[in-house]
Amino acid sequence: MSAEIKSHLTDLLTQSLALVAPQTPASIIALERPKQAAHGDWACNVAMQLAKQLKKNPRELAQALIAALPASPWLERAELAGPGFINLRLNPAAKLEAVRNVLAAGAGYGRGNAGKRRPILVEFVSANPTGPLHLGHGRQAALGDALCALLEAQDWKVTREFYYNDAGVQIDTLALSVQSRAREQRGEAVSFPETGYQGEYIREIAADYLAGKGDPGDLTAVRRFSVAALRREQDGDLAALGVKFDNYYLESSLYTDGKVEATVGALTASGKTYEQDGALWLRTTEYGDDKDRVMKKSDGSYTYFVPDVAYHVTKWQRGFTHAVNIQGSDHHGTVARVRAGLQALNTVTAAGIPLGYPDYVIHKMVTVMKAGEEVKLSKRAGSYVTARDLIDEVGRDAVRFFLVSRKADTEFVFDIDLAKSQTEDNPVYYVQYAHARICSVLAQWGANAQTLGSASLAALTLPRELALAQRLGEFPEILAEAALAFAPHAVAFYLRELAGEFHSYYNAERVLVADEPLKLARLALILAVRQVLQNGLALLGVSAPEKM
RNA sequence: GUGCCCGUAGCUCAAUCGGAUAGAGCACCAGCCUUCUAAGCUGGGGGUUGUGGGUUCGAUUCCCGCCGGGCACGCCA
Repeated sequence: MSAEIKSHLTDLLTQSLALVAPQTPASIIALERPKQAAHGDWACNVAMQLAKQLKKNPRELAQALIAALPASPWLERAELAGPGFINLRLNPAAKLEAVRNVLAAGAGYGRGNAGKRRPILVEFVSANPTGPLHLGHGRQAALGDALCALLEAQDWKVTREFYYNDAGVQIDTLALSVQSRAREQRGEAVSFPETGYQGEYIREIAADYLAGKGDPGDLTAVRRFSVAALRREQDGDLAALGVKFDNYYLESSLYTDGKVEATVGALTASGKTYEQDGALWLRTTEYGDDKDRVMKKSDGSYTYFVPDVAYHVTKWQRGFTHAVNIQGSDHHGTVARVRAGLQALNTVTAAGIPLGYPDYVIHKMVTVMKAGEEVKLSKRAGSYVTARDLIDEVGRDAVRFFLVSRKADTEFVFDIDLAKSQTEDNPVYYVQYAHARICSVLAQWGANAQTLGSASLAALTLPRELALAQRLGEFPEILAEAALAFAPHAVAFYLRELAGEFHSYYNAERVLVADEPLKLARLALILAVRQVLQNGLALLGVSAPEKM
């Protein structure tokens, strides 16, 4: 495995360092993949790192380290370069190791064990049940689900959770909006609530309610019906995206279970609260927030902040010593508050919740462009691009791949016209096409692909073949780093590159050649490429079609 | 005004805990299908990484100032 080769090279350098500079800890040795092929397969900058403290010339130091390197079956040569880099070049056998490993591990290739079977809770989407999911939610769903898959591949025990805000004022607004539309449809003269939701879907819910012989005067019934309808709607949106949650946590349950009361009690006992203007405040500024927060309003009700803290306490109490929240940047203000609330609780409950708990992935908004103009995502105004609309237009694979292929903290411009009119230019097809091409070649060969696992790879000598093999070897590192950084976009970029190298190879060389050993070796290589494409696409929730 | 985030090719975006000559795609230009899928390939032009300093062998990356954009600054969620 590539990881084995990397640790092997590290080991060689460690031995060399022990001879050249015995006092130096080996932990300083770091290997990286150079951007340029001319700089070898791996590069080490240890000589430059040590030059100052050893008071030696970095190039001389590097030369000494190279001279002291033990012999190795994988290493072709080591050379001094630039200001003091040690560039390591692998022999073909070392590069082809990856192909063997991919075929041996199959769908499990790329997995790591950083999670060590520990539980982690990932909360995402958590949309209010007051409308269908829009593209911002779509981005969060694609991001969150891919992140969960990545964490699972690193051996974390992942729970996907959706926090359901079913207890707030927005639900009242929803009920009043639907009630008003229902009365309107009955021919009554009513004034629509000023802050009500304007969307067409409100009218539809009202019509459905009336069709079911519902009484517009019964606000409780209207509310129950509306929430249920929108929950079904959101479930449908998520299903269309292919995202499934393990658990829905209801905000209302925090009240009925007494957890909100308990949290307020504990926070009061912590001595971090005070009363002012008839309200109860928490000194969140003691924990890095920029102003203190009201917990209990002067009318006796709680602010949303309290159930939010209570909810996160349950995460910890449920055994999730690791938790990640995926949120839009419009809610980034809650980060300091929630963490502050948890830290204040620590002082009385001795729960020992760590300072940075929970982790956050903050993503920026999705700007939607249509006909060269920005479409505002406003529920109230009613102009509304839903996740479902987009899936219907460009397909689930494209939507998911596209939404996950950018860093979370960059703003996302989704041009609907571009996505509609130029679906062929979407990168997802490029990657899927590589997969389909490989399937086609294997089908024409016709024999059992299982046998390729033991094929000799010695015939693979072209630079393109070795580069492709080496690219396969990077996959486990890409996944490990992407999981660690909560950055699924790295997987999308990797797949784009792998597919690109495959397409070039496919165009330049023929796989089904007369030379039998060469044919089998090339088949083994492309079979391994197909496996990695499959594994990568699966992580992103994108299909790997056999035909296109 | 204060806090957080972002600023990289015409456009959309990358850049491995500070690494070597900052990379892809789209668009544009010129080529490649009697041969395994042309949703593909090959080649080309495109940059003072917003800006000014600092840190050091070395900065897109770290620190400070400024400019521009987004978001948040409720006893709303």
